[in-house]
Amino acid sequence: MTTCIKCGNVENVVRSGFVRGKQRMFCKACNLYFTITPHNHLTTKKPHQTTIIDIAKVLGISPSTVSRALNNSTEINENTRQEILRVANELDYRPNFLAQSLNRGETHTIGVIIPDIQRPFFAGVVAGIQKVATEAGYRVMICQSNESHHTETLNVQALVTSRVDGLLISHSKETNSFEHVKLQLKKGLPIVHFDRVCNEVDTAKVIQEDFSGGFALIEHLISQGYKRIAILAGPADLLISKTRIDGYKAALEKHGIEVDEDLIYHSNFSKEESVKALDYWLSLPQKPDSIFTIHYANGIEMIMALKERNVRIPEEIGIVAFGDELIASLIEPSLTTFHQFPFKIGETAAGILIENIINKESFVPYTKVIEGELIIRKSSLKTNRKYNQQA
Amino acid sequence: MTTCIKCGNVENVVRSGFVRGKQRMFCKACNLYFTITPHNHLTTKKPHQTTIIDIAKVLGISPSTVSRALNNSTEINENTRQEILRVANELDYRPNFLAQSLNRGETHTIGVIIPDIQRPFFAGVVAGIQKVATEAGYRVMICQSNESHHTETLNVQALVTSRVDGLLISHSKETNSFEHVKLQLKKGLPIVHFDRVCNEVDTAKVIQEDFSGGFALIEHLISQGYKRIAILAGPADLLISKTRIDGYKAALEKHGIEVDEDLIYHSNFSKEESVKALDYWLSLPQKPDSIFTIHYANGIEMIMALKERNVRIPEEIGIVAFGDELIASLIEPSLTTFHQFPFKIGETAAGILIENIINKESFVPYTKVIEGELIIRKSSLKTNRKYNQQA
DNA sequence: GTCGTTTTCGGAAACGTTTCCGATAGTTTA
DNA sequence: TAAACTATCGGAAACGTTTCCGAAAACGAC
Repeated sequence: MTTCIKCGNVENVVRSGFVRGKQRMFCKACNLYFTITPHNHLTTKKPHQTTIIDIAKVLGISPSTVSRALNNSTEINENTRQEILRVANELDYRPNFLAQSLNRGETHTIGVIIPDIQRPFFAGVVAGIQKVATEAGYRVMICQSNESHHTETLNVQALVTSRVDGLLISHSKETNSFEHVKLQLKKGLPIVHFDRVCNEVDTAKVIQEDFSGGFALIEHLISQGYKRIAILAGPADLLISKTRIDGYKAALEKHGIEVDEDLIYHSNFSKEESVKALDYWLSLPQKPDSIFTIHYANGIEMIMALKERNVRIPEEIGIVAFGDELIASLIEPSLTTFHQFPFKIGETAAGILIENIINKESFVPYTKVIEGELIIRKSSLKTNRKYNQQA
Repeated sequence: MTTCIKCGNVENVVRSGFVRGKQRMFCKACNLYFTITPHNHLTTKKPHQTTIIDIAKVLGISPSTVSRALNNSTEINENTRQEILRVANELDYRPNFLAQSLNRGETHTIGVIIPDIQRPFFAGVVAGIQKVATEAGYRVMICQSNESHHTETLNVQALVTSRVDGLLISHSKETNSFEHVKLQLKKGLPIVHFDRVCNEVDTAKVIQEDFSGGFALIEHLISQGYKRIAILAGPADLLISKTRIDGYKAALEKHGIEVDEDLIYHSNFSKEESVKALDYWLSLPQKPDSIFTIHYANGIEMIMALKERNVRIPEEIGIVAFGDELIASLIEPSLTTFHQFPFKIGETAAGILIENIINKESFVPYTKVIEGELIIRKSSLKTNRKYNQQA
C-alpha cells in the first residue's frame, strides 16, 4: 500500500518496526529503509529575534557581508554598510550573544560569588564590580553561596558552565578546602579573590586592612583606658578572622597586656552566638571592660544586648567593631568602627580581574590592600577628649 | 619562482595582487588563484574546557551518543552510559551553556533590572528572586539602572542580547515612557513588573499595598490625634508615589480632614530634598504636626534633621514611613513603618515570571498584591496606649 | 591594453550541543 | 523461520555568528 519514497515501487515495500513511534518501512527493491511522517505541517515561522540572516535575505546579500557591516570591518562598501544598518535598525536587530560568544570563545561575562547579597558590605562590593565591569563592556553574573561550602562549589560549576571569562570570589565562612577553585585555575580560568580570600591558591587578591584595622581599634581602646578587651571572632578557619585576631593580639602585646584566651570567642556571626558570648563574658569572675567584634552587625547586637542588661556604654563596657554601616552612626550610643570601603573593594577587584582576563598569559597575581579608616564614636569614648580623631 | 599548489607548474605562476597583506598568485596553467601563507605553524592545541567531542574521541564513539548519555536519553545502553559518565567525570566535563542555549533556543536565564542593589529593599528582592530561580534551574542576571531611564533602556537591550528567557523590572524613578518594554513584549519576551510597575503595559505585576499601606499609616496618625499631616512623596510620574498619595488623601477624607497641597512635597528621595521639604514645612505659618515619608530612608533622615533642630518626636511632630528596615527599630526614637516584604516580593515575581515563561502561549497577565504590615513604634506614639498594635 | 593592485563580496568552516533521521544487529512473534 | 520489532548507535543538520579563503570587478600605471 505504501510507495517507496525513492524508487516509487509499491509491491516490495514492507513494514519494518517502529522508530520513535513512527511506522518504519523497508523497500526490498531499492534496499531502502524509511519512515512515514504524518504530514510536514505548514512551516509556521514563529516570530523571533531578527538575525543577520533575516537582514541578508531582505537585501539579497550574504550573511557574512551583514556581519562585516555590523562589526565595522573595512572590507565593505560604505553604501552597503549604510543600507544594512538601516535595515538592522528597522528590524530592531540585536546580535545573539550566545552565537557570538560561542564563536569567539569568550563571553565578556564575569562571575561573582558572594555569601549574601543582603549584607550591605557585599551589596556595595557588587555595585563597585558592576560599575567597572559595565564600563569595560563586561556583563556580571552574581551567585550567592549562602555561607555554604556546597552551594559555593555548585556556584563555581554553574558559572564555568556559563563560560564566564573570569571569577570573583569571596568565600563562605564554611569553606575550608579550595579544590573547586584550584581545579578551574588549573584549567586557565582567571580568578580574583576579595575580602574572604585564601592563601592556598595563587590568585590575585583584594583585601582590607584586617591586621592594622584590628590593631588600630584595639590601640584606640587602650588609649581610652580599657585593659580587659574581649574579641568576638569568626569561625576558626576563616582567614580574615585569624588576621583580625592577630591585629588584636599584636596591639595587646605592644602595650604589655597579656592575651587571655577566655576573652577570645569564635562565633558564626549569628545573633544568638553574640548574646551567648556576651553572657559568658559577663559571667566571668574577671569581666572584660570592652569588646571588639570583627563583624559590625555583631557590634550592633552587643549594644542592644548590653542596653537590655542595663550595662552602661561606654562607661562599664566599651564597644568597637570592624566594618561600618549607616546604622553605626545612628544607634545610641553610636558605634566606633573601622570603616572599610566595599564599593572600592569591588571596583578594584573587578579591575584586576579584567586585567587578568586581557593579559591572560603575562599576568602575575598580586595582592592589593584597600585602606580602611578608624571612625571613633561614642561607644568607646570613656574619656571625652578624642571624639572623631584617631588615637 | 613559485610552484602552483595544484598543478605544480612553476613557469605560468604570476603574482596577482595582495589579499589581506598576503601575496596572491595566479596560475595560468590551471587557472587557479591562491595565496601564500608563511607556514602552517604547528597546531598548538590549547588547553580548553573538555567538550563532548573530547569524550567521544577518547571512547571512539560519536558525539551524539555522548550527548544521549549525558541527557538521560533512553536510547542508549546502560554500560555505554556508565563508561561515558566515567570519562566525563574524569575530564571534569562541564556542558557548554552557550552551545546548549543556542541549540535549544532558551537560556534558562532571567534578567532583573533594579534601580540600585545597595538599597536593602532591592537586595532583599534579588535574594528572593535568586532563591526561586535557582530552585527552578534558572540563572539570574542583574542590572542596575541607577535610577536612569537611559541606562534602563541599555539594560533591556543588553539582556535581550544575552537572550534571557524573561525579564523582571522595577522601573527607575526617571522612567516615564515605556517603549523599550513594549517593544520586547511585542517580540514575545515574557516580562513581569514588580514594585515600581507601570500600568501602560500589559504585563503581570507584583505590587505592595501602596494604597492601603498609606491609608493605614495615616489612619494611625489620626488616631494618635495628629491633624496636619505632611507627606514627602516621590517624583510626580512615579506610580507607587501616586498610589501612596491616594491612600494618604483617602484616609484624610474619611476623617474629614481637608487636603492641603502645601503639605504635599514631591522629592527625588535624596537627603537634600528631605531637609529642604522639612525646612519649608517648618517655615509655614501653620506647621504640620506629623510627616509621612513614602520612602523609609527619608523617614530616618527626617528624624535626624528634627533632632538637630531640637524638635521633639513624637510630641511636636510625629513621623511615619513606608518601608521597614532594621535601622527603623534601632534609631531613637524608633520609627513607625509600613513593613513590606521584599524577599517575598522577589519570590513571587520570579515565580510568576517562570510560570509565564513555561506557559508562554496560554499565560494571562495578572496582578498580585503582597500584603504589608503596620509596625507602630515610638515616632508616632503621642498617646502611650497603643504601642505595637494596629490602630 | 596589459598587468599588478585594490575593493568588495560570497561560500564555507568553525564554535559545542541537541536532535532528527536513518541503519544495524539482535529479539520476539506468529 | 520469516516477518515484525526493539535497542542502540552514527551521521548530519541546525542554532547564529565570525572569519578564513578565495573570486570577481574595478582601478591604476606603464
